[in-house]
Amino acid sequence: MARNSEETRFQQQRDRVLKAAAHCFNRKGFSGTSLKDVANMLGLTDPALYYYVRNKEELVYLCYLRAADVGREAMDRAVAEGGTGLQQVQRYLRYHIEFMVGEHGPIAIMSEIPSLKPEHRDEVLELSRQHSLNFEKILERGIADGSVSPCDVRMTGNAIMGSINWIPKWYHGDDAVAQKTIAEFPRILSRGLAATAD
Amino acid sequence: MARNSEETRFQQQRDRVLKAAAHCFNRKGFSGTSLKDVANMLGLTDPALYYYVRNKEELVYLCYLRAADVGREAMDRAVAEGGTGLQQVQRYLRYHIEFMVGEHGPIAIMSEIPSLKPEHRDEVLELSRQHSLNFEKILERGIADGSVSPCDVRMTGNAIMGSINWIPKWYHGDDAVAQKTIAEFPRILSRGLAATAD
DNA sequence: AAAAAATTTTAATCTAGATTAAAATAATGC
DNA sequence: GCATTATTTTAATCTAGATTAAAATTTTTT
Repeated sequence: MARNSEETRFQQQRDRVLKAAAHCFNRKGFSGTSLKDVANMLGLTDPALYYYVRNKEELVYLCYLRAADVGREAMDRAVAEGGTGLQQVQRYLRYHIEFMVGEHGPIAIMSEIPSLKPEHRDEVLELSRQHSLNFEKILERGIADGSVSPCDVRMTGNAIMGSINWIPKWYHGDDAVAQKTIAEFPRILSRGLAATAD
Repeated sequence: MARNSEETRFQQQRDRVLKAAAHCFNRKGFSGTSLKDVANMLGLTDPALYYYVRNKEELVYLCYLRAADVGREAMDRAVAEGGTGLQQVQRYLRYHIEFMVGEHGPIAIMSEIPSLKPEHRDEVLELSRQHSLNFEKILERGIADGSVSPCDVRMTGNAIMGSINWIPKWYHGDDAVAQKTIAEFPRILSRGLAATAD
């Protein structure tokens, strides 16, 4: 078999596993979802999952890496497109939300970081911290270029990130809600930031 | 023994148990905290907890009831004080946040509602739903009285509640952070709502 | 200070659910 | 169609942590 396509197939399957896991964790809670639940969702039996992940801890870890990736990708794209700080914030919000409720499937809410094993936990925490810092930098640029009204960027970041991170708690795959979320959320979250009325 | 003071003592102890549990859940994650962790935090041994709660499920349930209570109390108080819709929103935010980071000790983030037993789960979900609806009502009154700029109240509620609910994820008892949160958060979250610049 | 009630402990269980082992099936390359 | 590799299954384990039982201690009452 061609090594490449083989690796790809494996990774595709693994990705389906991660999405199924994220879906279960968000819906049934972490302690409420067993590996059996995740496996059954894919028409598999639990031990099959061990072909894709070393254990449950790694499954969670990979879910969280995926979540971090999605956030980073949204932010990178928004920043790459330039514009004022405020515009970058607005685009980041739109992209991140579009990813969460769309193609990139369910994103696991990061409730169980502390029970990851130390190396994984530290890595995820660091990614999360970096993401926040990068967001604060956008805000600072916005303040500098006059598009964002001066504010405490740390707390503002906490507020906005909280809103986003909480989305998986109430969004459960309803397309109509997805559309409304994409339409409304970025505006709601950025409206308070603008230096001038919008 | 006087029945009253006796009951009170028991309830006080139970309350300490609930706070200790909330603290552990928030810090170590739900799956990362055992009853032993909670008990040890109070200088007790795990089976002692069973004198106060029937089992771990009930412990979680009671933590969530407490969290719901605190939110409701903040909102009731804010509404009772009258004023414009916007003022009510601002006061609710201030009270709720003051409670969370202050006296009412750590509030458990509601991550595991789905794994409560059906009756408990439904009750907590209903309280949570009511709280959101009540918040939306305040927004509607604000829109009606002209203090709040027209918006999708459902999504606006989702956004603001998300921010609040996420607080326990990053707030861990640092007094300086508590003061800053109380000072900044209500302003940040309500700034985008005002019909006129503030 | 004895009796009763309240609180906590030590010492066993008990169990769901994660994990492992070995075998079976399916897919792929030649 | 045979050999090899990939994927999944069935059938056992294994274990942390929840739960229970019974006894010990502490507190309260009278």
